Amino acid sequence: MDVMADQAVAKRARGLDRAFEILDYLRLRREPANPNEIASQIGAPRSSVYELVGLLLRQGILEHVDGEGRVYLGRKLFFLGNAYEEHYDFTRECDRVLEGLATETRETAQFCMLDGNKYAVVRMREGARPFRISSDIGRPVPIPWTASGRLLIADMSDSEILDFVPREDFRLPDGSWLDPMAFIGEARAAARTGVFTFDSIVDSFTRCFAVAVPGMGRRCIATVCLVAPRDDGVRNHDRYIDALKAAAVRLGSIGIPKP
Amino acid sequence: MDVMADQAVAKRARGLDRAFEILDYLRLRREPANPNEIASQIGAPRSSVYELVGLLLRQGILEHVDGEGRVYLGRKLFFLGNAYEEHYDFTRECDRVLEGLATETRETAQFCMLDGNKYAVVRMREGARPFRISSDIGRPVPIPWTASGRLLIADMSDSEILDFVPREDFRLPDGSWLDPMAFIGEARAAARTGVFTFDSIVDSFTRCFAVAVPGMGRRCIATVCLVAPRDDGVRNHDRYIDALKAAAVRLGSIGIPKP
DNA sequence: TGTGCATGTCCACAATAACAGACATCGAAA
DNA sequence: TTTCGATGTCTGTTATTGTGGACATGCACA
Repeated sequence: MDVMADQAVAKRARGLDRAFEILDYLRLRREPANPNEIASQIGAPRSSVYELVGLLLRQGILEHVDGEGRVYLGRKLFFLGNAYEEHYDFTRECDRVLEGLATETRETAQFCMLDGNKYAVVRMREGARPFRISSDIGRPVPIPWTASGRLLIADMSDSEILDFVPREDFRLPDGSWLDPMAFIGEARAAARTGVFTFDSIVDSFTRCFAVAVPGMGRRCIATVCLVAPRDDGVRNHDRYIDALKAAAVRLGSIGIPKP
Repeated sequence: MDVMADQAVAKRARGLDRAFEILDYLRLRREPANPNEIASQIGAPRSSVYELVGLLLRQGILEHVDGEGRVYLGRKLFFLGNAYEEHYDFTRECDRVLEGLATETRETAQFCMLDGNKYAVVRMREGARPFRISSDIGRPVPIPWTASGRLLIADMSDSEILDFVPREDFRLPDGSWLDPMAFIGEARAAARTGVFTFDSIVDSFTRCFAVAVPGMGRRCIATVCLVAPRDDGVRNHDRYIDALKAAAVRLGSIGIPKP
């Protein structure tokens, strides 16, 4: 019985969801933390977090790392991830393809997919340069910030895209606002050719080349990308695109799980 | 109000525990399954499993794999496992060491640890033979069945060991019964030298060599092993042990997470 | 010595999640 | 055709659990 019925009434979170919030927090933090800190960072009740951390420790999903208190992702996650990797063993072929791309172009090659409603690098091979360019594996990045992002949402309708991509992800790292319809326009154009290239909007010195990897009856379930210094990128545009297209063909024929 | 108070009264399982039961079931099965089948195999109520599978799908922890119904481990597990691997990046050095062992001895080299109260191969490098010997990564095996098992429980007291190792794990694959005290005796002897060698009891043609990797103030947090055909094993015993000891020294100096 | 903050434990209670079981399909076998 | 099993959905009920908050430390600093 509440006067403000539509107000969010401090809903109780489900244990499972909280648990995976904890895991994701640790994953993104990439460093151990104690339950107290986890609770305050993810905005969850301390008592809940203490209980859940206890359960996850018992399961081997988390591990004590310190003398005391601090916990981090546990070995069982490693085993589970391993089983995933083995089942969809596209990773082997994928690494071979990236290896070929990286040696051929001397640029950093990446294999990217969606992770929920974000973009993430799944596999990477750094280029053969004195100063190498690289990204974190698995770190979620707003879709509109990336070249691949234009391709990965190719099969959605306009309204699906607008529902799928969080509103705030159209705010670019430099603070400027990317009009969602402009983004969709770029995505539509990219979908036609299966290629998208631009000067990266997450920094000021790289140029990104993304090519769609089709599969499972969809136009783009993943992308292969090159990340190059801008001048090299401009100079070698055609060569890079050709290399990526060949790589995408190779990757398109192996079994990649659908996003 | 129950007449039989000490009887297990069909306890309701916790969602989190059920969820990880599901994940482990899929991991060990190493193949997709539909919720119905999962429920019957792990002995859980169908309605619960359907709900949990739904939640895990939303989290990206499970993925639909089929046209319909069947699910398997999802990409998020891959990312989580990746973060674990990166944090404890002993895997890199570990692989190098195993590579060295495998080329030097031409036998299959393994890096093993405890997974809960079981033994599991964490990394492996197959030997350079026409017929290679290998194991599944991450598959839990009863501790008493393995050479490494003798070493991995080195720091426990007798009663801790008896509590830790499930009673039924002393039943060997050939049906014979390994006396727990005999096992402990072997373990104590092995702990003194840090070495254990025997003709494998899980098959009839291999000989196993295990050497303890100490760390974190404990005598054995992991093992390095060679799995060889019996005749080769006998012939090269000393050479293999020496190689393993050198490998263990290298591994002991890198940061390995405690079990 | 007192004050404040960070850490961890414990408890009681409402909210709700796990469960049993009914129901609805669908395809294959009889 | 009926029957059966396998699959998935939807309830209502009740045992459980997530939560707020009290309590207990211990440490740093004034």
